[in-house]
Amino acid sequence: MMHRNGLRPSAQRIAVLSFVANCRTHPSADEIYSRLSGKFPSLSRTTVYNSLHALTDASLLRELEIESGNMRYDFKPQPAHGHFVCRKCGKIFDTPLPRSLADSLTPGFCIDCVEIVYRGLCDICNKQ
Amino acid sequence: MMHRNGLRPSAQRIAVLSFVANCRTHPSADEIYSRLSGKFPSLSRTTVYNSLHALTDASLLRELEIESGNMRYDFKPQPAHGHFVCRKCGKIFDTPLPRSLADSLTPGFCIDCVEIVYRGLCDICNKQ
DNA sequence: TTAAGTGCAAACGGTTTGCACCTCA
DNA sequence: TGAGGTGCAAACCGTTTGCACTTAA
Repeated sequence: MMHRNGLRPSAQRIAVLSFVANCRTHPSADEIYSRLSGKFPSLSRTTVYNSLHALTDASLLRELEIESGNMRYDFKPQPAHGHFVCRKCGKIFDTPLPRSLADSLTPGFCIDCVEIVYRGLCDICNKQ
Repeated sequence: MMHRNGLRPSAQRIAVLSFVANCRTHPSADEIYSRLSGKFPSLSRTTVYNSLHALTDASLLRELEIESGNMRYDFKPQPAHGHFVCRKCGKIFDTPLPRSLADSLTPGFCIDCVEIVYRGLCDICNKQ
């Protein structure tokens, strides 16, 4: 998968990619670093950032600018989706995208991607 | 306007609010600071941040988490709208919101607000 | 054997905090 | 006159950079 994108699949990169792909919390660089430094005691934050950048450039990850000053990462090959951020528990949920998002855009503009973020209370926090 | 929200309308706060309200570029704290320090030579970044927080708490401004590590500000009393970020010139354009954005959300969730960001090329950059 | 990847340490930059001074109601 | 506002300086923290070491094709 990485070879196809011109990336050398080092153990660290594989770990970063599979962690983001398998964890549904849209982790930050620091969360990834904390969780992986058990497996790689010598792991450095620099390597996590290097890997995240390389994987993002290779279109295997997507950067989510959901929280200012704390980038979060998403597994890109998944179908396009929006995000719901719970203001109480802070969890980030995937949501389906509403249809015809581009309908209301000015003609002449070229859309690369659409980011949609809902903020509010998740079902559990809403009940409490 | 500020009195109604329990804010003392100091000259600096008035300047920050009216600058954000009148300039259509969704400025960052630093842009606001640079543009206003002509009028207020003694203005400090701290005061700009203080004002932005107070005005945000008073629901007169809204924080836009569009660019990681560089918060941008929007005049809140305007009707809800999305944002289009041009990847070439970096300008941020207001866009109308598509209808029925909440349709596809899981039942039980409570939506405070929806943020929608388009990224791509604006009409001018698209022509070049 | 050499281009690419790793990781330490230091720098960077937007933001926050501590604190002393100022200023209106 | 006292609660609230201003602004300097330093701290904070996520991220980037410089550089020497390591590793795999």
